[in-house]
Order: sequence, then C-alpha cells, then structure tokens
Amino acid sequence: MGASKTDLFTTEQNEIAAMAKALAHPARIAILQYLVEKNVCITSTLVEELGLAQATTSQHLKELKQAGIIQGSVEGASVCYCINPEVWKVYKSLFNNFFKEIDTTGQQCC
Amino acid sequence: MGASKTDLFTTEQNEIAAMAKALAHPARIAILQYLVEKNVCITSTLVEELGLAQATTSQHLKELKQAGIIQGSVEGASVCYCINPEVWKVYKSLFNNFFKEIDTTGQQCC
DNA sequence: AATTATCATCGTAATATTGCGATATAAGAA
DNA sequence: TTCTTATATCGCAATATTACGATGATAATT
Repeated sequence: MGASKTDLFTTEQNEIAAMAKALAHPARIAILQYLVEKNVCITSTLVEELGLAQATTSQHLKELKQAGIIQGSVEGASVCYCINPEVWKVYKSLFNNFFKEIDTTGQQCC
Repeated sequence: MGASKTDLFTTEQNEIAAMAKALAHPARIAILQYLVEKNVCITSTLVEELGLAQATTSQHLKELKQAGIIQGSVEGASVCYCINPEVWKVYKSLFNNFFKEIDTTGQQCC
C-alpha cells in the first residue's frame, strides 16, 4: 500500500498528521530553523548550509511550500524564501492544542 | 535512497524530525487523541475505533511505543496502552520551543 | 550573442511506509 | 486438553520518500 486511509479519520486528524509530515525530516527542520533565525529571506545559501544536493534541497523547499509554512518569491535569478507567519501560527496553535490537556491523575494501568 | 542523511544535522534537528514522524499519520493522531480523552488505558477497542485491520493497528501502536510517547503493559490476555506523561511533556516543550519566536517585524522579501 | 549563475523539474535507484491476510504465541474458558 | 480471545509478527504488494545527476528554463554578466 503506502497510502494512508484518510477517509477513516477526521479532517483535524488528517491536518495534524499532514503538518507533522511536513516537519518529519531533519533537513526541513533545519531549513525552518534557519529561516526563523535569519529573519532575512534566503535563497540557496541553504544548499551550502545543509550539505545536501541542490536538487534535494529544492525538493524539501517544495514540500514546505506545499505545506504552506514557507513562501518563496522570485528575486532576479534567485528565489527568496521565508516563513509564512499566518500558517506558522496555525501550526503553533494546532500543536499547542494537541499537546495541551493530559490528566496524569487519572487511573493508569501502566 | 529513501533514508535520511541524519549525520548532516544536529541531534536536536533529528529528534524533532523523529517526533514529527511519529505523529505523521492520522491513525496515530487518532490513537493519541483517544488515549488522552479516555484517560483509562485501552487495549484494542482501538481496532474497532479506528476501522483499520488488527495487524495495521498493532503496527501503529508499535511505532508510537518505539517513539516512547505511549507505553503498554500486559493485562492478562490483552494489552493496555496509555500515554507516557513524561515523554508527552518532552514532545510538548520541544514543539513549543520550536514554534516560539517568530519575528514578523523583520524585513521580508516575500 | 555567448557564458555563467540560480533554481526547478525529470528520471532513476534505494529504501521506507502503509495495509492486510496468515500465522504464531500466550492467557483464559470450556 | 481443546477452544477461544487478544496481540504480535511475518511476508507480501502497493505506494511514498529521499537523494542525486542530468537537463531545462530564466536572469544576470561578459
């Protein structure tokens, strides 16, 4: 198979999973951290930064862009990427919500 | 390929990515939500709940257990799973940290 | 106009994930 | 003991992901 049975789950569950999937690679985490740190947008200094091939880096950027968490604008010959603040907030609040209530006082069998 | 080049990235980056990977499937999100809601530990009422085959459900539980976020204890013939509160907190704080500072006032090119 | 630099995309190889039926294992009931 | 119930694991098929070189496309430089 290899494909998730998305129809079995709620929209929210699928959304959270999709967001998590976008973050499920160290290179993509590294890209996001870099973009947050250098507030300024980056082209592909990232290629040098990451140590991955240009094609691979481009592919990871594409995934992040498709997830909506970053956006890119053409800047002459190069492309400038940066965090999409609104989507960033959505991610933030969704994960915050997800990890919120956990009642340790309830009975546990393990 | 299909395997990530983990050696290129920091331990933190690999950790966050690994955590995100554990959450990167709607069935696993559903399992965690169910375990949080029913504070009480569950065996495989989950199989009925999820609508996936028993083998598939077991596999997802295994992944969550390997990620450390849930733990299971044998309860006679059945197994009782529940959230691991400490690891849950680690996830919570790591994601919180990751999504923390974002300076929208900085100059942006997109 | 020709060359170079910066990306994106295509094609391909290696590996991982998802899903399920079938089978194994262990506990409890008949 | 034999049968049932509850899980885990094996083996397979379908698909997805990761990575890279090669090739395009476009903009800037010479």
